[in-house]
Amino acid sequence: MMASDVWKEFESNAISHSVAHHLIAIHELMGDQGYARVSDVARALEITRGSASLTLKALKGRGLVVEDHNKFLKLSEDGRRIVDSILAKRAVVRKFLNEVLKLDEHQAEVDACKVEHLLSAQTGEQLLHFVRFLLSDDPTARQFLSEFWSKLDQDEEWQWPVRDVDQLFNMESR
Amino acid sequence: MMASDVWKEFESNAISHSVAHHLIAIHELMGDQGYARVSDVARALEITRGSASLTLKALKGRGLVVEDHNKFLKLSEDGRRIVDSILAKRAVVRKFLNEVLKLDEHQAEVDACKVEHLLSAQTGEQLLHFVRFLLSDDPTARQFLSEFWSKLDQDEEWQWPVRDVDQLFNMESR
DNA sequence: ATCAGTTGTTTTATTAGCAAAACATCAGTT
DNA sequence: AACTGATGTTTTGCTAATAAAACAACTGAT
Repeated sequence: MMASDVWKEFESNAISHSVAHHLIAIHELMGDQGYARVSDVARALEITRGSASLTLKALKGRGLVVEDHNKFLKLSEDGRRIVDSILAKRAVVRKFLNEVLKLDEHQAEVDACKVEHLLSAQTGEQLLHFVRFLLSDDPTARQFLSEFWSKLDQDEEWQWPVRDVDQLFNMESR
Repeated sequence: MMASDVWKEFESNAISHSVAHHLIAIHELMGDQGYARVSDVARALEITRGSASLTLKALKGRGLVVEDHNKFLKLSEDGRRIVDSILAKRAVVRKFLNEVLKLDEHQAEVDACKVEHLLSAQTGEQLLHFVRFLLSDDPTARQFLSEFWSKLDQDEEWQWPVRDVDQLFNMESR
């Protein structure tokens, strides 16, 4: 019934929210200004230099961040791969929430940010396939979307949160 | 560009992963055996009674859990509302991942569990509208899904993670 | 050269969430 | 009555992630 071991996989996640954003900050700083120091990361994340220093020291220890001869930070290959996978998920989720579900950009940004580092690679991949087809020129996809959006304006019987979601699907959930 | 205040909304979340599952455990225990004590919650979550005791004390303080004259726990109205909203999001996300994106049930369960308490109410609501239409009898929806699923078997050019996701959409992201 | 500002580190403290262990309470044997 | 087991709490300690403050080192201007 309730897999009691499932929920604990949350903390077993190798990449915490904080770590994800430290890595992303380095990536974006490299793109924006060509380099990234501890202070730059701290400023970007709006935390103290001391906090950033400690977290980044741990990330150097894990081999995700490497340090220049002059304290300049860089992502390792592993670090880069992690950032790529997280940013890819963020982009897909944001696009889906904003351009398909029609949530405003800020909400899409916030929710994507909360979720990006938690989704599995498979989920990210499948979601990309899905959104890619959904937003393509394919006439079936276009028709489906326009029908969905027009239905959105109607359809206001039930109110959120819903007690039994499966009841709202006309199929038996099984 | 990067809203530097967005990422901090993660921890500002009123309902942590741990709290969410303590509340859900009480809800499910009430349904399964009619009552929920500290020990039952601890057993369900596979943590020690001491840990559960402390967390549940905090939840009583926050008015989400109320205690019987004999140490029996119950969700308050607020607690019940929170559990409803979380379980509704979990159900929708799980259904989407499993029945639309065709991820295996375990992966769908795990990802839904990680994400359920983080999504905004609006996102949950819109996602429910979307999945409801997508899995309905509507011929457009059915055709769209079957086309998507048949495309899934082809389409294996690029490999995950993707550097520039927007490039994979034939529209300029804008 | 000195003084101010920036940078990086370390130390101390806090919070959330856990474990482990000690403790008290209560119920049911025997 | 005493022993056993289940229950609930408290205390102590741990880790991750933060702040705050002290400190050292370097940079640049005057």
